[in-house]
This record gives sequence, structure tokens and C-alpha cells, in this order.
Amino acid sequence: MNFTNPIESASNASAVWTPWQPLEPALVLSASSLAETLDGGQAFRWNREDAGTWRGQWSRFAVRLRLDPRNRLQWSGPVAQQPELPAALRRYLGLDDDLDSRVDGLPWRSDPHLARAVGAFPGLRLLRQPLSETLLAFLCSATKQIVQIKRMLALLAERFGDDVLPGIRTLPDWKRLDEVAETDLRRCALGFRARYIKAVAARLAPSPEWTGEVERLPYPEARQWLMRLPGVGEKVADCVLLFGAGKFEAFPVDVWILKTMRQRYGLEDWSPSQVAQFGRIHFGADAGLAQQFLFARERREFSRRKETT
DNA sequence: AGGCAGGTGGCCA
DNA sequence: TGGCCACCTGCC
Repeated sequence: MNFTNPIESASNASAVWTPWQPLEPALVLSASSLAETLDGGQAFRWNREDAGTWRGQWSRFAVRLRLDPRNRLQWSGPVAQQPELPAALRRYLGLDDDLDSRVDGLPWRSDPHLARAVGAFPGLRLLRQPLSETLLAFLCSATKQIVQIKRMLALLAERFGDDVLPGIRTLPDWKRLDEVAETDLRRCALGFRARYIKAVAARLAPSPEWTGEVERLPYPEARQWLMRLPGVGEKVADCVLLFGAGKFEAFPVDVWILKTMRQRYGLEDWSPSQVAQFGRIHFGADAGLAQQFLFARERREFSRRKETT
């Protein structure tokens, strides 16, 4: 790779970005699958820079992504974050997981609804985000829309995160959040979620190794550990494990999935907890992957209905 | 303009 | 266990 001719980003005069280059090995996905992966409720720090270009952050990294005319993913990153960024990006995008074979292993052959959802979002991915940030994000998520969760995290990063490069800030870690007064957290539009975040910070600030230990635990134990934290119930724990720990058997049940599953699988009067158990049994070891396709399709159906009414 | 949101925890039967 | 309600705030 050659970074001798870096270009200036139009939207950020200070950070110097590398030229666009293909991800290696190549990753092919549709524009809507890319949008759904980055901005569909797994992660909350991605924004459209202009048509077809995304800019996002995780940990101390920033990157821009777009598709070439043959739908292969290209990236451009801050020159200052070379040469670590490509490996970090591959990990973030979960390229070490053979997603194609996992998708193939789902029961789509006997489940037409799942087959339609899989067909509608070719190349859709599960991200492998830092667990700590994923926990923070989903503590913010209770009864909030994606736009509002994004706003909370942007405010948290702006006010309490660290400066990495001009225009690039980390989210605060638990140690930092433990130092912030709850009233100051509430000014980040967190509402009652601020109390949970404070309590989790008080619990995790003294043990920075906690998240790493949870990540290494098998799914059922990791889930129990997470659910001992205030503000973390079944749904948040499953989101954290699926999007931030690579536990593909986690099957988060929010109101959207609950609605779809009740309708499509004849589970009218089932509780969220029962639906989660059904999902893990029906879809198997990669139930969370199935959930992501069903979720994407449900969101698309919803926005279509909204347009026509 | 006021109800309602991608949940959780506490209280009650 | 199962059902109900408060919890903040901003957006449709």
C-alpha cells in the first residue's frame, strides 16, 4: 500500500485521509445491506457523508466506507491511524467469521420467511464492536429510536470522550463515566438511562478486565453476568453479546422482532422471553444472524408502509 | 399538542 | 410467574 499521496477530506480540513482502496479480501454487499449493517441498529456512530459514502468511528479508529461499481467495499482512513486500521477494520466487520457458511447453515430451506429476508439483504453483516462501547450504546437504547441513540452517544463523545485526531473522538470509558456527575450525564439527553449508566460505571470502573472476561465466557454465563448490571435485561444483554462479543446464538427480542415472530410464526400470545427461546431453538447456533435478517426486513416493510400512507 | 418510543426494575396478585 | 407502571426527553 502506498500513502505518499494523501488527500484532504472535504468535511474535515485537519485530518489527512488515505486514498480509497479495496478491502482485502474483498467484501461484496448491496448498498442497502451496507446501510442496514452500519446504521440499522447494531452501531450508532455511522453517518452518511454524502450519497454512498459512510463515515464511522469505534474505539479510537475512524474510517470512511463506500462501494465500488461492482459492490465491493472500499475504505479510506486517517493517515495517522496507519498501519493498524486495516486489521482493526477487518475485525470490526467480522471478516474472520465465515458469514456465508453461517447463513447457509440457517434453516432457510424450510423457512420461507427467513429465505425472503436473507434474499433481500445480500451480504448483510454482524459487526464485532468493542464490548464496552456496545454496552454503553444499548444502555442508552431503552425506548429510543436510532436517531436519538446516535445523538446521546455523539454528546457523550463530544463532552467526555478523548480527542484522537481533529474531528475524531472516542466514547468515554467506564472509568471516565464514573467521574461524571449524573446531572451532567442527563444533559446528554440520556433521561432515566443516566442512572443506569452511572451505576454500571461505578461497578465497572474498578475492574477494567470485566468486559474481557465476559467476552471469553460461553453465551449463557456471559448473559447472566451482563444481566447482573443495572439497566441490563434480556434484550440489552443479547444485543451486547451479538453485536459486541460475537455470540451468534444470542437472539435479542425487541418490539419489532416480537411483532414479526408473533405474526409469521404463529406465536400470538408468546412473551418476549418465550419468543427468544423459540428463536434460539428454531434458528439454531446462529440464531442472532437470522434475527438480523428478519429485523432488516421488518424495518424495510415498516418504512414502505409509512411511505404509502 | 400530546402520545409514544428498538427496556428495565420494582411492586403487586 | 405474570401483568402493570414509572422512569426522561425529544420527535412524529
